[in-house]
Amino acid sequence: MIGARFDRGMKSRELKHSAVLDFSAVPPYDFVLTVHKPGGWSLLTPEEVFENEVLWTAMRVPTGELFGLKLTSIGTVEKPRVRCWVYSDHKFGRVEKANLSRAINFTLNLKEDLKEFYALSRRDSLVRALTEDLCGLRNTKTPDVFSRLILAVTLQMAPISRSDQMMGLLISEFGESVRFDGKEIAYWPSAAIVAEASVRELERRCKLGYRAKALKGIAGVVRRGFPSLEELETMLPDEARARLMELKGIGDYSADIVSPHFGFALDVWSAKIFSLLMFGKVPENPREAIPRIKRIAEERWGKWRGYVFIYVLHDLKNLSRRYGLNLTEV
DNA sequence: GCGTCCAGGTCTACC
DNA sequence: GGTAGACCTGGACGC
Repeated sequence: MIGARFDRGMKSRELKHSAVLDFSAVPPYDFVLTVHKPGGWSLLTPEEVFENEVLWTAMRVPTGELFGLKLTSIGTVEKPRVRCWVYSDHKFGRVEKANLSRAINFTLNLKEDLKEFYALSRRDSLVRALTEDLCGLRNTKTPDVFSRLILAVTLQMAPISRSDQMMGLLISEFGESVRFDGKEIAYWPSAAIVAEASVRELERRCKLGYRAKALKGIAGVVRRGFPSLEELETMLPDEARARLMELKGIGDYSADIVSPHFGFALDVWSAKIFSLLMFGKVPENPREAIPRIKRIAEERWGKWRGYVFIYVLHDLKNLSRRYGLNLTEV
């Protein structure tokens, strides 16, 4: 696991102090499907480690501090309980433990009740298939708004391999890592570090191209003060989107990626997948088809369209088999 | 090898 | 208000 990206002088800290926090969740909650999603998306950082149903990862809280996390299930899908060891370089105070507990609850989305979403399966065959395949998968969040903004910006106008390259370079060149429990976990750069870097450095060292200017600008705004994802969640969905779209470089698609309200973040790739599922064919111009597919999704699934979106993207293999489609190769 | 095209959006100038 | 064109980089493709 500890590969080349740790050999480049990345700032690394040893976290010797730990605390144990236990959580319950609203069932159904499948810990493994939630923290280690079938589509391969990470929970908090692409560098986290998942072994034998245990996840080692890192979490930056809005104060800027980075903590180590070790997570495992101590319950079942129907009686879900999660145990979390939190690691820090200092002893934990009572208030800090309470804040961390809230941040982990937010991240794992333990209290969301999906009853209405699962009820949709009675009248919607696609939702029925999805909830049969991935029962208990919960959408997750992060307390660190800047890491979501990095993800959104690097996903723009690039094949996934190129996005991975940009994200990996941002972490290795400007990120930091923490060592705890025998693991070393690298994490996204802070907004302050990116705001301090020059556009030229970001272009050259992270191959961000034209995105470098936008990311530096966004980092500056976040460093000066921007709502956390917990604060964006307390806003109405449209209000949260509008705040995000005030950031130069964050448009309709990126706002849906970042928003904790789980929008229908349709891009060219996912537009092809949903076109195949809904109409049986890929549109001639997928980009032009995006507004139409979004409209249909809102009419068909309402406020649960974000969940349909996530479930579909993590269920491509099963759906391909079920419907005789090749959704993994679009 | 080398040149060309284009991708998992966004912004801006122009009409 | 709507829309065409520019924008980094690197992989795929044709020659």
